[in-house]
Amino acid sequence: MKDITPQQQKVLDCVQVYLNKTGFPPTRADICRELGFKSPNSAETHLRALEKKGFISIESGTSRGISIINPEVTIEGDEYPIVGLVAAGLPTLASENVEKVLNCPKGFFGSDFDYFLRVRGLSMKDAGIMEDDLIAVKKTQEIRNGDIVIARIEDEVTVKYFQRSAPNIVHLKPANNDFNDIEINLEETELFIEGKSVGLIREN
Amino acid sequence: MKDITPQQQKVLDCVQVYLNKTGFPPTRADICRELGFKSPNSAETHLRALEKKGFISIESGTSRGISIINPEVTIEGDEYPIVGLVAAGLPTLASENVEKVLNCPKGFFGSDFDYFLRVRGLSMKDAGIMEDDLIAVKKTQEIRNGDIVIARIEDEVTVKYFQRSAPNIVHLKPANNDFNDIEINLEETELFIEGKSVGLIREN
DNA sequence: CATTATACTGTATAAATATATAGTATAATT
DNA sequence: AATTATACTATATATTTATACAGTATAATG
Repeated sequence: MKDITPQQQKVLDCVQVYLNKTGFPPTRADICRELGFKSPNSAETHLRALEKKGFISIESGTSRGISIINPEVTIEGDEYPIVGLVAAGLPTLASENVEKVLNCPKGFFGSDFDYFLRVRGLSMKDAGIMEDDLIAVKKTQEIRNGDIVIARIEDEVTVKYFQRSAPNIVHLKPANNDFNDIEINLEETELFIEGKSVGLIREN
Repeated sequence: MKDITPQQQKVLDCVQVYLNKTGFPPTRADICRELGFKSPNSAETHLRALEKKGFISIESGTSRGISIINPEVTIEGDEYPIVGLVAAGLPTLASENVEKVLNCPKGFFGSDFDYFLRVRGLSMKDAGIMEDDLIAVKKTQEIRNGDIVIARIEDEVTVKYFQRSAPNIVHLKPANNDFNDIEINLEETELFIEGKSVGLIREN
């Protein structure tokens, strides 16, 4: 998948939002109205660029014939996607990463959550998180010391305990003596927090 | 919501299928093609009937402006009681032992189950079963070696790995080095197997 | 320095589409 | 017996819509 430009991202988001709002895709004119363009060709060229880059497909000669290739799975009611923990890159809700969806009542874990993450490895085994367990992930930046976070350090994604030791020192601690603490100096290394675990499911 | 006729159901299904397949709703002509109608007005009148009955909404003057109105998301789940693991006596479904009920879809753990058991103690911590976790218990006597069982030995109830070592010797093994194996000679000691764990839930 | 991608406005038009109108026919309801 | 809902065909048309063509401008790329 090639790089998307900021404007193209805006158009893609616009299509997604319009779809969520109305149930059908927008016309070129609709996109212009939403984004303030004055010529339908503005929407057209952006759509063609998005098509060329593989983000959408456009059915030729078909009104509103836009479909998003990897739509963000709209979390309607009780269906939650299960995504695999991929070695590099954040878990995304793009369909290629969605194993399946799990029907689960809202508020099952007390707080809301966004998706399930399938755990790889045993770095958190002393916290009772085993291989193949499903962690209920809430996308949030509100993290407290001791929370179990889904974090990306440069290109690696892990599940660990979060502990801020100093204003710009963060420790990511495994719950397994075979693994070492990760100390991160935020001035040197980029740390992105995807969210935190609010619950766990194990299917025997 | 008024009654839907078989033909209207067909049209409604057609819209849903078309949406799933293409990502956008069908035109009147598309519906005719799918269902074999020869006049666009056939689709039109069915759509208007569906709109009048509240199954869909139609945006006037808008191509493919059909959206299916989400009927109440029927919570397919069932209510399962959460029972506390009491020191003496089997967990019973008597109301005094039921902490609360949890709405959980049927077949959530692949197999059926009967109730949730709240875990006390850390005797199974190396199996990823922590204090306060909820074990989904299936009442059954069909136990295999390696299953996690809910067992009563005389008056004490525990959760342990099950292993039959000889025709009348059963070992109940904790998953924690701080605890010892329990060896039971079935000729001397009564062992009652309540059921086995088929899944686990942790509410953070 | 030419080329390509991005990012627009403005206009035009063939094709796609919703939708009205005119019928026919059957079954259910009042 | 009259009305209403269902279930269609057939034709027509105003409107919607995709999409091509003609420009302008800037930034990046080889």
